[in-house]
Amino acid sequence: MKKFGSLADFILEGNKHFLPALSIDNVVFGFHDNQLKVLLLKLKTINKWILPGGFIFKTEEIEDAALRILQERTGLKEIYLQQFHVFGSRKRNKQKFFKDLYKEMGIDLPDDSWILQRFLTLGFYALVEFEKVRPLADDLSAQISWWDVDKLPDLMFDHKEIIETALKDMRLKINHQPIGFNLLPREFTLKNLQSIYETILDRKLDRANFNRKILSYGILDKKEKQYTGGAHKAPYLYAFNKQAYFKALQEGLEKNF
Amino acid sequence: MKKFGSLADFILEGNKHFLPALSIDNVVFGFHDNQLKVLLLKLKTINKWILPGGFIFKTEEIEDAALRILQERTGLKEIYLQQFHVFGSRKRNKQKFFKDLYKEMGIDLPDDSWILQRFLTLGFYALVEFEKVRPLADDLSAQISWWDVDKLPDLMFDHKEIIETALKDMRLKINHQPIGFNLLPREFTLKNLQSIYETILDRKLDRANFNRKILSYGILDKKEKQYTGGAHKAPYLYAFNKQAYFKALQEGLEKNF
DNA sequence: ACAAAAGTGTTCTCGCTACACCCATGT
DNA sequence: ACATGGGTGTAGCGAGAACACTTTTGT
Repeated sequence: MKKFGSLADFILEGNKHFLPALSIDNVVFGFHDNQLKVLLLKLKTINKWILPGGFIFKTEEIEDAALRILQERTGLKEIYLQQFHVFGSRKRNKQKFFKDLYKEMGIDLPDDSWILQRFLTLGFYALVEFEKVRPLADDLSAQISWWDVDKLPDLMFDHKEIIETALKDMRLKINHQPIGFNLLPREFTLKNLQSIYETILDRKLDRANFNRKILSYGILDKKEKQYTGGAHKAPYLYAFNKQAYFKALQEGLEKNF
Repeated sequence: MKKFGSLADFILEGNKHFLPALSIDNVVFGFHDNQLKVLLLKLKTINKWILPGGFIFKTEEIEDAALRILQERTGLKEIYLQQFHVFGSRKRNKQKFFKDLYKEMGIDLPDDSWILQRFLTLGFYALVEFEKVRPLADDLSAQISWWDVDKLPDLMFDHKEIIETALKDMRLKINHQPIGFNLLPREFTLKNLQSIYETILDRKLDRANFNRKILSYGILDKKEKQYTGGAHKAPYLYAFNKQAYFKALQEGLEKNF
């Protein structure tokens, strides 16, 4: 929110620059220690966590807004993004929350503030390379960190539902999206990739069958270099063959997991 | 938009009652003559067609808004609805269009009218039983009618893209949604059902294999009664077995077309 | 030597495909 | 009778599941 010099400015002037009644919430997925993780912010005043979110400038494309917000929290420029759902229950009442929140920060919100009206939020999810992310908290947050998707902390509003819906959506599109490609570093083991699929699909896969199937797509290049540091036999490293991968995705990776 | 006595009222007062900058557009799918159809409105003043759409009351759930709009155009109360995408390009500029449109109807829109600002639109699609629909045009439209999805007329704004995106989304979810159930009358032939799948998937299916597979789900009851009027051999009629169908859907109709 | 994880092989089953054949009915 | 479309049978293939066996490496 570069346009605003201070938080107070943002509160007073925001309605002039943003689309009204609309926010964006990003579910940022990363992958580390063979675990799928989500990036969350901890509020300064309340012991709850929220998704990195923000608003859309009146002159801005909505995807660009989501990217801008993500860039501010992760430092990344190129991010794979996917719009997946609009959350709009009028029960997601943030009024009291925002009044208290800003009060504690020394700002007295007028009752007719644009920020107190009913908001719909557009849910996006992003797939990012864990190691490249430089998490940075925002003005309202004391902390930003990664959480295992299956061990989430206490979340504000409907943000837990948003994460779960994002996961469901990914499950549906797993054979049509470059999921591993965006979550993994350039070189990785088949075990890494298998863990991602297992998390998203929420079931165990047979190692032998997984390897055969994923290799049969012809989208991975085997590197002779080997990963060291593992306690036992060193696995081969693989890298996505970009060309073959995107070609295959267009046709849909028809075989299903 | 019952709350408004006249179109002028709606223009002047709408911003007090509706969520700002947001509209809803519905892609209503029906099935007739073994063809998938979409319900479209023809504008009074321009020779183009649009999707039935509307706005969301500030106190209304967004799904309820979509249902209300649909009810007004189709007369149906129970409708299967699915939110599928938000369309928000700032290029979808309706300013000139609306000014001209309302001018021709004798209303002079002020430049700062709420209806001239940038709108995002929430795309929903609905699956309805063709025969039960009683299409009813709205104040801005001269005509409402069904169009084959593969022979669409000239559409306003990005409405063609919206329809195509809806179809793609249905294709993705075809094995997880009660598609046939909502589009077909209580009793129908396997050929009818096959036509729906062929349209959505955009490819021909083998009759024998389709029949076997769809029957293997155990979600159809065979009726001994037979359809007459066909030129040749009379096919059996089938009906969905509600219980079995919804149970199977929850588990995902795992086998894929 | 042993444990643990990686890599590979094998067998069985089941579903999909393609196509063939028979059945029913209106002209 | 024949054309047309509906219903059903079948052979072959390929993919997936389950599980066994071998290989590598650190302790």
